[in-house]
Amino acid sequence: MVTIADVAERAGVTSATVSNVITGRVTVSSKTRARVQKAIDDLGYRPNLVARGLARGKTYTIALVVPTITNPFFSEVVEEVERTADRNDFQIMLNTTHNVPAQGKRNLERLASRWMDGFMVMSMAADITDVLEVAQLGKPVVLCAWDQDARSAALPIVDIDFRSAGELATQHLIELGHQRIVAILELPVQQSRLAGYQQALTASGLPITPDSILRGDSTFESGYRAATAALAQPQPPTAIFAGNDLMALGAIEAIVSHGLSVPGDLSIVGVDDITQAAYAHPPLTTISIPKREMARAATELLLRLIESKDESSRATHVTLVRPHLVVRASTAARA
Amino acid sequence: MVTIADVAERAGVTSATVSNVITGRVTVSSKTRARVQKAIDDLGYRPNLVARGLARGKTYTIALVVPTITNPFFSEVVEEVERTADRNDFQIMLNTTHNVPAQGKRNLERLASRWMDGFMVMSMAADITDVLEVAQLGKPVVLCAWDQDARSAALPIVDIDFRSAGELATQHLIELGHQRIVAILELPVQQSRLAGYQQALTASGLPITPDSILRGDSTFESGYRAATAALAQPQPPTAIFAGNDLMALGAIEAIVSHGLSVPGDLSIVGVDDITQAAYAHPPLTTISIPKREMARAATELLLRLIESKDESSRATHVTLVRPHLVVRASTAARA
DNA sequence: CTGAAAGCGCTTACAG
DNA sequence: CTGAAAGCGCTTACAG
Repeated sequence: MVTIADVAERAGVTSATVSNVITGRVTVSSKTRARVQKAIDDLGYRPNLVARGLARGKTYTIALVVPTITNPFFSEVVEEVERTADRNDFQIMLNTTHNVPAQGKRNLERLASRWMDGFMVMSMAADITDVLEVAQLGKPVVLCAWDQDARSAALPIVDIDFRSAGELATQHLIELGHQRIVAILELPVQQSRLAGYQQALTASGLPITPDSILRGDSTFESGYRAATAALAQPQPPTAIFAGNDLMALGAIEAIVSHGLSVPGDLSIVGVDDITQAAYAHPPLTTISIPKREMARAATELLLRLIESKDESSRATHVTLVRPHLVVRASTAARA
Repeated sequence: MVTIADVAERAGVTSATVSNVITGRVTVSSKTRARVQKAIDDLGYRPNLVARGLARGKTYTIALVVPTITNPFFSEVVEEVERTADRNDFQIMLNTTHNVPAQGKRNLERLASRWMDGFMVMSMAADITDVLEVAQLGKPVVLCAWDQDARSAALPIVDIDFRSAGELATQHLIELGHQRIVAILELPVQQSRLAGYQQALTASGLPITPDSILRGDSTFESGYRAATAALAQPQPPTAIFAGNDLMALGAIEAIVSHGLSVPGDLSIVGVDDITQAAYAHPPLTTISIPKREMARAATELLLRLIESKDESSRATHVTLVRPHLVVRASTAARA
């Protein structure tokens, strides 16, 4: 490992000067700059970012905490965060919590002692209490795709108007003539979607029965199970609103394997518009979320907060991304 | 930020002693140990891992370089690597290269100057030349899910017998009576699969025509395009072997949207056995790869290499994971 | 068992 | 414009 001292020696200068030519923070005479540069090239010197991190108190890495990356929604988002960070010469420390609070707390704590420059935590992947504790460190923290109703904290946030997502989906179903509409949701993560769903029903004078809300955990399998349960209800639904596409896809699978058809017997709407939604059988009607834009916005906000020394500018930023309805073939007028 | 010096002062000892109680490397009298521990608790001290990293020359983080995480195969693998690392108190620095060599080189270089404790690069996500350059640093590097034929280097590797995957898939098709079998592959990444495919054909005395090998890039879309091209051939195939499930799924989609049926008109086999394979329409026959086992084995190997100071034990390890055929409904006897 | 000291590889005022 | 020096927060022989 060649160090800055080696370069300095070879160039006949002191390490401070080498540092200056590398960072460009202080002007160095073009003559010595050339000499130093040559020494760097000859030796193949690469600054040690760990040492720099210690000296500057900055590591050029951001912590990314997500529930999982096996959900395509998150894998796309993570990829976009990484890309944006990369463009700014930042690295990503990835952590998945699978929505288990203890894991979230553990991850955040370990990340904290690594001097991350900033934290981005998505979709309630960790307990807000633990997130706030990390925020105490003084490092910027941004929330992303975080359910508004659980926002409880004055943290910067970039997210989606999930309430409106729930409303749009439900309204669409109502307009098609459905009256018995069941929701499959992961709670509390998808609380706002629930609120939007309820709002739409209420606005149309439709009743909200206790058995119209089924729980899932955002996986395909849980959508399958919940839909199966819905079909077994005394008064089965004619439409299902699923909190995300994976559960919607699982619901379709359950319905089809029960010998029923989508949208012939039941209509299904999801949320996210993951790639597979368009290729499903039938292609899934869903609420599209501009994932990549959201990811980019959140990352850029975090990077900006990291740059700005000014603590006051870290006040609450709320960027709301509007979702929209994409009608495909999984929904139809009630028979 | 409370430092080790703060703790030392409060406990009335020197920072060396605090360090000793934390690391437990040197025995400390139980009396002072208790005093130090109390000071740690009172102050809520957390060791700064950046500083420790500099002092010890170890960062407890491993670099993970993958082509993409939007392919479910890799998202599962990445998740398992992270989980295994986490269990050993290691963090993951995630990098995606999208198979663009320049990006791979760039990522590896940046990772190198961060003093990663080890590198894991998957599925030819970076150029082997660049990988070898990183290996020069003396840090352990393990290859994973790397195509054997491109293994050119004496690096430790945990991967799949992809040649046998290609062979199993093709044999299955041949046994069903298919004679015109086209392969959709990403090259050179899936070279071994190609070799297995050719081997099976040759063993059965079937000809290998130049137009029987179509290129893809492992995405759904590329599978769709390649299958569309295959259908337009003068002598269209009755079966398709796709290098991975995503391309196989894309191929099915293309065939169905051309008014043909799977497996009625064409049989399709993929490789990977991603979750969606089982839920596809029709459920996809594929070559199952024990992804998570592979990921765990690779991570544990890397961790072991990091632990072992002994350079000699870093000789080539090759762990081959055997794939197996999973017959579902996308393949049938030739009409 | 504990302390004094040097070192990890950089950066950053501060002199000159 | 360049150098000498201290510092970032730990760890690690080495004395005592």
